[in-house]
Amino acid sequence: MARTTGSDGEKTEAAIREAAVNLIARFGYEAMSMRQLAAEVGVQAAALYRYFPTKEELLFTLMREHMEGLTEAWEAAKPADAGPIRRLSAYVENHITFHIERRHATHVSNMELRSLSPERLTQILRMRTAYEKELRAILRDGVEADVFSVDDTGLTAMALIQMMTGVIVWFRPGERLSIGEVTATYLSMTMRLVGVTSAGEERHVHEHAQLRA
Amino acid sequence: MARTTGSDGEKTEAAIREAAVNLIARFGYEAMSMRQLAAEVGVQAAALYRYFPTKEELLFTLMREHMEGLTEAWEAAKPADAGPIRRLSAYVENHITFHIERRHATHVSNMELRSLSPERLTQILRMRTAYEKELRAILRDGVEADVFSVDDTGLTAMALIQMMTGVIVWFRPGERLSIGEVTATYLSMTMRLVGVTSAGEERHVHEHAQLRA
DNA sequence: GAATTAATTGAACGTTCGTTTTATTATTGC
DNA sequence: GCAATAATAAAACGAACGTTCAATTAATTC
Repeated sequence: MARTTGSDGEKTEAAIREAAVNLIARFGYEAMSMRQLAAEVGVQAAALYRYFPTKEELLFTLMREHMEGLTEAWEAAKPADAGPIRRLSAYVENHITFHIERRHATHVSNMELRSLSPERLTQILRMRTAYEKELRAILRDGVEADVFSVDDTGLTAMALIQMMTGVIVWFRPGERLSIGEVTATYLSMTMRLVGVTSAGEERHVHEHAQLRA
Repeated sequence: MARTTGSDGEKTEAAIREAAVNLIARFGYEAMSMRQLAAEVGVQAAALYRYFPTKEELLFTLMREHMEGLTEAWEAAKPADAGPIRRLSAYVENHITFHIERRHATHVSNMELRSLSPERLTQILRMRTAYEKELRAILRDGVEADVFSVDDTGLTAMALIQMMTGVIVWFRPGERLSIGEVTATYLSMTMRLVGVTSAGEERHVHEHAQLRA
């Protein structure tokens, strides 16, 4: 029939976003049909179009907000005046924590880029590049301050990001390792990778990671 | 019409495989239509079904052969009697070289797993696990022989593989870096990551990498 | 050179897709 | 409590999808 009792635009929109993230992460954007999404929300397919004009716009919204969330999380976690080691620690910790906590959204943002129109793809990639640039800056500062030993900062940044983001492929909450343990291990791998060998600094890093765990 | 002059089953099948890898890598499995694939090959859609019974079987064939190729390449490159450092070097070098040279096929094998039926997915994952197991064994041997310093071999293996495979995301042939340069940089990052700090061993590793570049 | 086999076309099948339109009902503001 | 608006249902649209089938022609075999 028509409007149902208790229906609320805000709640419906939130339910659509959540269901869409889960369905796209599980089956893929192309494989998820609007009817399937609507059924998951408990609504007819036509109702979705009150909130998102097209399927692609829905995907884009999910991705954009995920990237905005990542950037905001980093801005909040970023140490104001700190050396390269502490800044790198904060970057690794924020990245891993954020990505584990939003595994499904990360999956969507990483896997479904090719379903975006060129303009929207550019927009998302711009946000991603800006975020990655922060890591390159940290690495560059560390190399200049002689606390990191890195051949190629650009290449190292990509390697680190792929290594860290890869966590979502195998990590399952509640299994062998906690988020804190994973973060601590990745922190020590990262520090070794960038050539931080000073025992004092390393001990500091480990303690820092364990405190947060 | 019907059979065309010069038509040849073997050539057509090879053309289908190649076109399919490229199209799936670019647009995704779900987004590629059989008609689009047929057009790329220069044939009608119905002709594809002479070679592959279903679209999914085509995808599965591409993935299985990619994994078989990776395993075979490693079996050929694997040093018979060598220490953990040389075996790890060989693994990294083989992995990166293979994945760069078959970027599109790797993309397909990594991104389209969810389009496989459960049984076929299991089959591909089994092959992948066996391949990754080799790396874990090398790491374990290195830890036991006290040449590697690694907290968690399983976690380190995953981190290394994701780091290395990530190369295909940003690497474009003919740009700033050659395959040899990339491999050499990743080799030194890998060695630092697993805690190989001995100057002698590292020099050996670098020279080895540069020779192959 | 006739018979057989291999390779392909063209048309069609039923299904599902994203999306639009129209009608209908619940809620809100005055 | 009545008008305005917000939220949804139901049905339908044309297009595209994977796949099948019968017909047709090229190549091969004997």
